[in-house]
Amino acid sequence: MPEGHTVHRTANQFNRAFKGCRLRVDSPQGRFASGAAVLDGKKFAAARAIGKQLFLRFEGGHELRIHLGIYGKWAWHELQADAAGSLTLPEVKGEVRARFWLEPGDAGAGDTRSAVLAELRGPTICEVLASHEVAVVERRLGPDPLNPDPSGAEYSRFAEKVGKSAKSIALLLMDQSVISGIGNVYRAEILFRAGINPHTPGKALTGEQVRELWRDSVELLKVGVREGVMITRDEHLKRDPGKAERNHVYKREGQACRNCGTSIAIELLSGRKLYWCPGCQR
DNA sequence: CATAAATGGCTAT
DNA sequence: TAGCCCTTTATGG
Repeated sequence: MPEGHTVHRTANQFNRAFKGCRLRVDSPQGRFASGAAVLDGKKFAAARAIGKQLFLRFEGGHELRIHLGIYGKWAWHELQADAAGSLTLPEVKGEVRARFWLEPGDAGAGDTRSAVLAELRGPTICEVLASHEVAVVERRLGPDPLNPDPSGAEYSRFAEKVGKSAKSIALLLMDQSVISGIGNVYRAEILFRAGINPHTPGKALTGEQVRELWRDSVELLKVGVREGVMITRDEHLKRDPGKAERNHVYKREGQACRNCGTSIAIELLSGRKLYWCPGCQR
């Protein structure tokens, strides 16, 4: 489920499975055939995530940019080599835009990493860029709470943009140039946890509130990376309680708030569903 | 079966 | 603000 935590998990998986190896790349669906031809057989240098975007760097300055959009998904398969050392790839099911895997032996002698294949379906973006093109994309992305921020500079960038804006904080949290990696679920849940009315203009928030929104984004996204699902209730942060119990307000419209009993509200904001509790978020 | 909805984001009006 | 793209999954008849 693609908010920022998913993409960071994928970056970690790519680094664990493939970093420094010569990758095989193809496009069963055909829609990434030209990109696959460029990357196939090249050495994979490293993966990194910025918000919802994944960047896979290859030798020769090629960088693959992937954005899952709403529907995009990764699937990972274990691969078995036969006695002769050759691989049988799994049968392609559905629309597979791209696949990535290692040839046996390419991970290097003594390497114990299991052979895996990564399958990509339904991304909004899957394109090979040169590094100057990557820089253009990077420039318009806001700070990502999951990336290290030892100096606090990333937080300051966030606070400054929010503090100057007359737009509602609900819109600002979904704006990837303000903060990278928050989507519709985390937006609703983070605002609930902070007890902030989603319609409050950014500039009307106190410094304390802005700091809390950032701090909580860092905390919740980290839980998401660790658990692989978006859990936002304190009593369940350590273990996934199952879909129906994960969140405070997301997809709970008309139900009683777990905290105050008020009926959870839903409204359309810029074409996306906004969930919140009018009792707790005043 | 068919249809709607989904954790996004771009572009045109 | 509306339309469009991408694909799978859940729901309803």
